[in-house]
Amino acid sequence: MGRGKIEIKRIENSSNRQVTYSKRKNGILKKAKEITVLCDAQVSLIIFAASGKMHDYISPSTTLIDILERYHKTSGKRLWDAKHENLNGEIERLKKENDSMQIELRHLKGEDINSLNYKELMALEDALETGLVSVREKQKFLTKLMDVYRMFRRNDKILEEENRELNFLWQQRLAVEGSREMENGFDQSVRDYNSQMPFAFRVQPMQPNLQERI
Amino acid sequence: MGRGKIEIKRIENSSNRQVTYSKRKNGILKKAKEITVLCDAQVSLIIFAASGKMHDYISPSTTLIDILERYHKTSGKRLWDAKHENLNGEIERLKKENDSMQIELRHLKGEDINSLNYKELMALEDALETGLVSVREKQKFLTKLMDVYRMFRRNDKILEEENRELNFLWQQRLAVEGSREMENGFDQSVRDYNSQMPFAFRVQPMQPNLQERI
DNA sequence: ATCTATTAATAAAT
DNA sequence: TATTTATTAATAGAT
Repeated sequence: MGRGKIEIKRIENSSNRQVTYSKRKNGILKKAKEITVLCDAQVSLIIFAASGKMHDYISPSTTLIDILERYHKTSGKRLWDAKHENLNGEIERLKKENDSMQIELRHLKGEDINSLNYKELMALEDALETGLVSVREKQKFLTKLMDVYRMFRRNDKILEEENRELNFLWQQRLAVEGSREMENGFDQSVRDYNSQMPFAFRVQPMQPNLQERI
Repeated sequence: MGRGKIEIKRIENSSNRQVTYSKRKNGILKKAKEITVLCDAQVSLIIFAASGKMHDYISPSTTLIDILERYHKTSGKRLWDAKHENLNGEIERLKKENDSMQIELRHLKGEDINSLNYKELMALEDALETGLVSVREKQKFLTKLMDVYRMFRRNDKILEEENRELNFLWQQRLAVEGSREMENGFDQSVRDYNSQMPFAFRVQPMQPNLQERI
């Protein structure tokens, strides 16, 4: 139907192909609408051009979802159920994993152990003992760490006290020398002394935030 | 296109409608195939007749699922996503639950406890101790139960031994009496004796499968 | 189903 | 891309 007959095979000329696509796309959409109206049919038509452009027609008396559900029922073909089943499978797997962990946790907490036999109880005891040993070792380590921390703190306090005393003595000496030299007009030397005063008399804790990290 | 022009509106004559459906259905399927081949298009066409009969065409280079996915991406329309999202949410929830249980389990087994602070370690220790107490109590109970079981078994053996001896004595007595009465033709009374022989001389363990249940 | 007169679709040209 | 037009394809109604 056209100026010449054409074979039904891929149109090699790209622009011809595109033109034909456009015309036939309109034609098939029109046909879909017509059969819907004329014959009470329900049609779902989705067309993708090679370019990726999409066109679709769904009979107005229905929805695509409805058609797909009927398609699924009628044909028995899977469709998105495959995905669903995958997800459902994943859920089942996770639930099982959850359940067994739940049980294991309860057992480790000493709950629901009536169903266990003697051998299982022994294994459970072993596991608990192992855990307890680890935990207590860690606690010992932390206790030591805190001892070290306290030691540093104690040392800091002693140093600070010394610092205060040294500062006091220093200031005293400055005051004495200052009043003596003021009389001789040597106030410049006082400022020199001040700038030479040991800067490190104040001591900082070595690790200021150690407590928080324990 | 036909012997006369027709209006595009529902064909009232049922059999005409059905004939037209059949012809146009073939027509549109043919068009779908043609545009697929001629223009490299991908088509999904699903038609339901008013009768419920279904016909479909999916371009062979693709699948309906694929087309629906592209449809979803392109149009942004929902389709089955609501269901999907629910399932995905469920999966996320379960995974989180799994992860936290996994961590708790590892902690109870004394693994990965470096990240715990002192307070958490103390709580963990408490939990482990509680579990251990429960398990050991249960073990004590089972040990007692097994003692009781062994006691019964021992008792059974003694009773069986006695039983054997009594049987032996009984048989001896029967043999003696039998040979005496046989002379008097009283063999009938021997059978009477036999049928009166205490049936319960054999002792069954009270709970035959006790061991398996421990 | 098949036939066929007629309309509809569309290929190629513009 | 849209319109025109010659030609083929689809199909309505008949058989």
